[in-house]
Amino acid sequence: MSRKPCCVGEGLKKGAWTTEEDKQLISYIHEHGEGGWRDIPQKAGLKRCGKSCRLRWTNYLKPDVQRGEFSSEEEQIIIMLHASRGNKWSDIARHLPRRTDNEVKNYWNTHLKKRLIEQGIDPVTHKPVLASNSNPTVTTPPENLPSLAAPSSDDKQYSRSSSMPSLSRLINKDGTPAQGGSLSHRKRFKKWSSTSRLLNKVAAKVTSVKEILSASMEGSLSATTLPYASYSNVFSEQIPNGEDSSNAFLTNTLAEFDPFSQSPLYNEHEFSSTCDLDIENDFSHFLEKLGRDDHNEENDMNVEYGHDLLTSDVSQEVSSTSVDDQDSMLGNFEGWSNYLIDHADFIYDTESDSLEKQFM
DNA sequence: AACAGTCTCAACCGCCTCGAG
DNA sequence: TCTCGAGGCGGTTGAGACTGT
Repeated sequence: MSRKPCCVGEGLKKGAWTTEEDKQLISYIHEHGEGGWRDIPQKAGLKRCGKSCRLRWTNYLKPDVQRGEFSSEEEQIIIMLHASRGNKWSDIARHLPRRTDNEVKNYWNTHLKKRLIEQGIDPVTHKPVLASNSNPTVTTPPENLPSLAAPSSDDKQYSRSSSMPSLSRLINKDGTPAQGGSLSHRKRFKKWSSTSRLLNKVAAKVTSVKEILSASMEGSLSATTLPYASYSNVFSEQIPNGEDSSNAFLTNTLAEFDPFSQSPLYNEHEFSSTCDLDIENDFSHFLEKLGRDDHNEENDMNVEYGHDLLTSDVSQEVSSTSVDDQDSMLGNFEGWSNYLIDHADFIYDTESDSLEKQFM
């Protein structure tokens, strides 16, 4: 039982790996396979610790590791999963084939986090920062602000990588837009501004339901298992005055919560009499409608992605979710907000005017 | 051209979990 | 049951690349 420590030893090299070191490591692993990292440096003739070898292999040298630009679909998955799971990078990376946790983490920190901040979204809570501010005057965008929409392909000129330009590169020191405040900037800001007001409403609804669920946690409900894709048991436990009043309460509460129930896009779908909130179907239905109403190939693809995500992974998560896990479950709703953010232009062009009227 | 400021991401650090002994 | 090391994980760092002046 006397194992020697992995990373102690004199003369161990640190820092960037050379091509020669990479070749040595690849050659050794091809011949002997992965595992036994403690002994690999010595056997492969490397002056590195085993941990460093493992990291180099798993993150960069492994044949099935995909490097380079993240697709918009990958970005959406990262944002949605981060909303529900936080900084669980390995967990998030498992949903992105060929991506490593380190790469996802770096991409979040250098690109997605900044983008959310620039769009007025708290990257920790995934809620619009403006949500608590009900003063309507703040929704009027100043003319000299830069675009807050997701970067277009033209924006790539501002960065050496594929990321969106940073705020510092978009705003001059005097506060004027570095790119000249063109009409397109103002149009894009208007799109975002409209969508952000809608998102503020969504965030407020999420907060409301969170408070209700928190209240339901008190007492005997804490051990209750939440039935698959339905909140009805949680709420009905709180309502002792018979089924009718319970249903009325649920109807009012969930209709108040559900941000899409009154949308024109939503009218084909109705809640059941027990007012189940079907996490799997309600939002995916919404996405399907969006996709159907727009023939843009990219949007169709994105909608399909969102649908897959919700119908597979999230539904499994919900089906095994207890009331104690309400936070992670509600994170999925917050993820919906982020999905809307990523489709700000699209949603504005199709339905946000009518949606906005429903909530303002 | 030179310098300073900013950004990116590969790599490291330290803690945690799990399983073998 | 306890100890210890391997591997996993998330946070942080710093060298190099890039941009602005």
